[in-house]
Amino acid sequence: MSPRTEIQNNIIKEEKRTLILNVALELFSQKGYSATSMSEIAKAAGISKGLPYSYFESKEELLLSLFKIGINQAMEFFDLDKNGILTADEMKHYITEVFKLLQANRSFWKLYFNLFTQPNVYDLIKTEMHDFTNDMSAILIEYFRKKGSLTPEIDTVVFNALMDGISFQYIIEPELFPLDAVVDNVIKQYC
Amino acid sequence: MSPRTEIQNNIIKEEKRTLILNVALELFSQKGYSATSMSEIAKAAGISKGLPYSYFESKEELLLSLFKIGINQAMEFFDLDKNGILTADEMKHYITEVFKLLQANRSFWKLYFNLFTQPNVYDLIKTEMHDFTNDMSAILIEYFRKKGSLTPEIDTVVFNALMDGISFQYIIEPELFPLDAVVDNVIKQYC
Amino acid sequence: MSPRTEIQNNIIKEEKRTLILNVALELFSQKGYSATSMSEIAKAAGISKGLPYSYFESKEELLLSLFKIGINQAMEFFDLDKNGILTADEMKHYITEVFKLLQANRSFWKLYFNLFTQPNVYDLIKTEMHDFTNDMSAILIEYFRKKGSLTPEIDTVVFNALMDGISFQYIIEPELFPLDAVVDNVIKQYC
Amino acid sequence: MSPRTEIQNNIIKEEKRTLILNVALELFSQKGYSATSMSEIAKAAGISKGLPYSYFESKEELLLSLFKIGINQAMEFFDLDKNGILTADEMKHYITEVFKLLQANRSFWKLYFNLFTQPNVYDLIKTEMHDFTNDMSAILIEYFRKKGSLTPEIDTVVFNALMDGISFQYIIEPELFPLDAVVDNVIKQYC
DNA sequence: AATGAATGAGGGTTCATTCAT
DNA sequence: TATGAATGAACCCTCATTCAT
Repeated sequence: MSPRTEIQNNIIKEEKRTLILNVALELFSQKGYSATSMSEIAKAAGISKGLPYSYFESKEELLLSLFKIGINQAMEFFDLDKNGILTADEMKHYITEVFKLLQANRSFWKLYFNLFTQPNVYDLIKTEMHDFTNDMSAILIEYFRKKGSLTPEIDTVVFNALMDGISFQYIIEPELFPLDAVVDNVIKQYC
Repeated sequence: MSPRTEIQNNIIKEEKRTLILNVALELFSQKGYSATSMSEIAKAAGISKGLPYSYFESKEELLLSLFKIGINQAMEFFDLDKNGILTADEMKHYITEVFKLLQANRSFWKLYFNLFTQPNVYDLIKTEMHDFTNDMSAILIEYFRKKGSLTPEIDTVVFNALMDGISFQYIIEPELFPLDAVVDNVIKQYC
Repeated sequence: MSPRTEIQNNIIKEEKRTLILNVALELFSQKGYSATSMSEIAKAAGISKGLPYSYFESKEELLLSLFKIGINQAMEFFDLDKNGILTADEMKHYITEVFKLLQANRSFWKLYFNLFTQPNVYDLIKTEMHDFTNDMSAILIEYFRKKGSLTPEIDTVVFNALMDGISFQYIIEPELFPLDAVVDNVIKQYC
Repeated sequence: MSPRTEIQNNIIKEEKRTLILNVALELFSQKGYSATSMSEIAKAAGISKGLPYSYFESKEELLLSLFKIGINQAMEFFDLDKNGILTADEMKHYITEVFKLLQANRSFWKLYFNLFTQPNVYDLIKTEMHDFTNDMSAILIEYFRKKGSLTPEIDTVVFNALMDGISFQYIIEPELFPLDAVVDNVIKQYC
């Protein structure tokens, strides 16, 4: 008779939100962001066409939420103690964990690479992304400088490119890519 | 009616086809495949909305044609049927040329990275791609072995990932990426 | 359980109903009927989205309720069951009061003009409206006849049209319309 | 075999444009702008849902086109020789013709009054409308000043209100409204 | 009586594609 | 071959309305 309590509603909302995010991630990564319609997501989630809009303002916002979640997961492992300084151990930890994540969350990283190559979509995440990379780069530059590099900025760019390249190739063909051995190699080279 | 006319017609047809392909490549890479309409392509090419359908069955076929052409061009460029052995100088030359090509043909490579992240498209060239990369990898493995590497296969994978990663990041934001410095760094590291 | 509770309940119900009507009138007149959503009304009234449907069957019924209430109020205000004769002073008083009402109740009159232009809505109160205007016209005709007009019916129609036109223009852009000066002018002309 | 000539296309386009305008005017005036969907218009016109968008950029633009056409029709009769000065004869002509137009083009004027009372829709035509009324008012003010009025601005406002009021009442119930007699009365009063 | 999560029809708009010319 | 008017499915999104609680 009485309405649901706020707690009940919050549980329902959280579950639905998660459901929508999961389904959207799966479809976006399988078919690409543009080629996936909101209706498809709703259908695959077993909910009505309109419901996703109770949880996300727009398709764009849904994408951005997904993106932030994924990126934050990866960033958690970077500079573990968040003191702005990277030790060799923290670096090793980061590299190890990022690639664990890559394996555990292939869908997201597939989407990640897909987004970057769609100009109109990339614009949506550009700002978000720059914030992340700027913070990260500053710390990495310092890391390479301390290790005695004369060109820490370039080393940072190269390191990032390598991480991206490995991720990319793994994502394209996970079965054929010798990820573990490659990761070991990277750790040896950089830590 | 006369044979010459037919030949001329074929030339004209070939020119139109090329025109459409070029314009499409430019727009697809600039705005993304989904965000580019067939009408836009026609308009930019100065032809009618219906004409592209005389040359390509659908938008998707146009895209695939572009992809195949681009991949073939790239493979021809890296013609490996020489002597199968890479010297340090040849390696340097290779790295230099890859990135020259990247800069000269940004449009294609942008599209290329986009298509790689779309499973259904990648499947279409998977086999050819494997043949190509296998040939290339064989030569690189030999190169690293000669340089004294104990894990030449892994070094090859890492090298390829790095090349891909650099290309990827450059393509995403060409203005911000210090390509020349990075290339120098790679050459120093690998040659 | 006790009778008092029921009475109190009725009072509460009546208050809620009135609240919804007031909020709806305000929003409908501010933003237009179509552009106002039921959710907005509920939110502005501080109640849940579903509650208005306990009081009104549909958005349209809510609109019609508003319209009928407003028209009845206006008709009561212009209660003509007095002596049926208008003096110049009474005329002046009437004109003054009409425009006072217009200013005091802009929301309603805006909506009123809107509804008049929607055939299906106007049909709902056509009959009552005719009764009302006929009564009023009779008195005005007598007024103009006494003032010596040879076409008192036409004068009445023109007078009514003028009153309507002024109201209309004032409602459309209240800030720009010089209502007071116009009213003075009308009084001078007609009293 | 060969494509239609430009002339043929222009004829087709002009006919379709007119068709869409006519159907839209009819439906907008019958049901109101907001309550009429583009699909309805297309269906009533016997064309596909998408075609109106080849002729008008949006529903708004369609409305504006309609509005401009209607207003321009009326303005043609105002200040016949377009010299910025109104004679008594021109005034008479204007009044007569405007009301002829009102009768001939009831749909438009119904829409006209409907638009004014929908805030979000009125915004679309506000600018357009101000341009018209400003020009007209300037000329009318001069007209009343010449006739010896001490308050030509107010007279102009009152005149406009009267014209609007008459139009409004006629539009609401054309059968009952004694338009001809009223027009005579107005002419006598103002010319 | 009251809540708000959920539905799904329908809105404006776009665009790949067709086809009469 | 070439044109562009026309189609209609599909897209993103809104919102009146329902109903379990």
